[in-house]
Amino acid sequence: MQQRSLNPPVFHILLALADGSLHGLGIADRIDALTRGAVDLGPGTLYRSLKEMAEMGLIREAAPPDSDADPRRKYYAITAQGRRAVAAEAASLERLVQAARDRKLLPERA
Amino acid sequence: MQQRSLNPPVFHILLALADGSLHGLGIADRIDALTRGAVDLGPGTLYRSLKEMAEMGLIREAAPPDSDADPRRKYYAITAQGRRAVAAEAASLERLVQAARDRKLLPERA
DNA sequence: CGCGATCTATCCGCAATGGATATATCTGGG
DNA sequence: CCCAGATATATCCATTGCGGATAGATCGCG
Repeated sequence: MQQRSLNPPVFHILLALADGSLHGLGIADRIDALTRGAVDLGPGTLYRSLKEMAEMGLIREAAPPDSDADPRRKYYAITAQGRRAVAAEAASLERLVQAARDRKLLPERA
Repeated sequence: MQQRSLNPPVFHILLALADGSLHGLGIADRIDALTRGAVDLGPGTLYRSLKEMAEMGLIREAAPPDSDADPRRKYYAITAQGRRAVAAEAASLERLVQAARDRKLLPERA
């Protein structure tokens, strides 16, 4: 259906990287924390997504935050394009939420 | 990843039915209109989803709105359970939107 | 120095999506 | 009145996407 231009894993990864650069498993942990365990990214989806997202220009490899960081870790940063993509996706989700609210499916905003 | 308990097609169908009963293709048209063409439900997903949703109790078959309606059409109505499910899903999406807003990816609410 | 933990990466199986197709029925034009 | 195209439901199949299993390398700690 490709109802959203961004696949769910890609969206969550971009959201996790919006706070700052992270390495692969750090991203997975951040997503787990942000969603309180509701979203659990397996390693297959994680690394495949990172690779594709880098090729698409949504993220780029970044320098480690500390000079003495674990050299196995590969850090990624969100790009301007990635930021635009996740913003557009969030706006699209917001329209859905608004549609639900219009139909009395959610409490009114405070 | 099943980060959402409701599959995207199911969510959109429930949202479309929140306004009132519709038949299969009417649902597809309503979704197309609500999302401005961004979501295009193919017949495969549409009728399979309707069948499964009826079995799950999210929707039920309903009487046609007019007595002289096209007898080929099968109308569906959302159930109380379906209403709860779509509401929970919308609330989950809203948390994602809020996370994006917290990260300055969306304009502040008015 | 060895052993479990961490980290990246790839492969494989399964589920989900949606287009193609089939069948039946309605509607409008000649 | 009949035919053609549109509408509607339904199923089948190919493709895609996701996530677990597994592999291989390196780290940190006892």
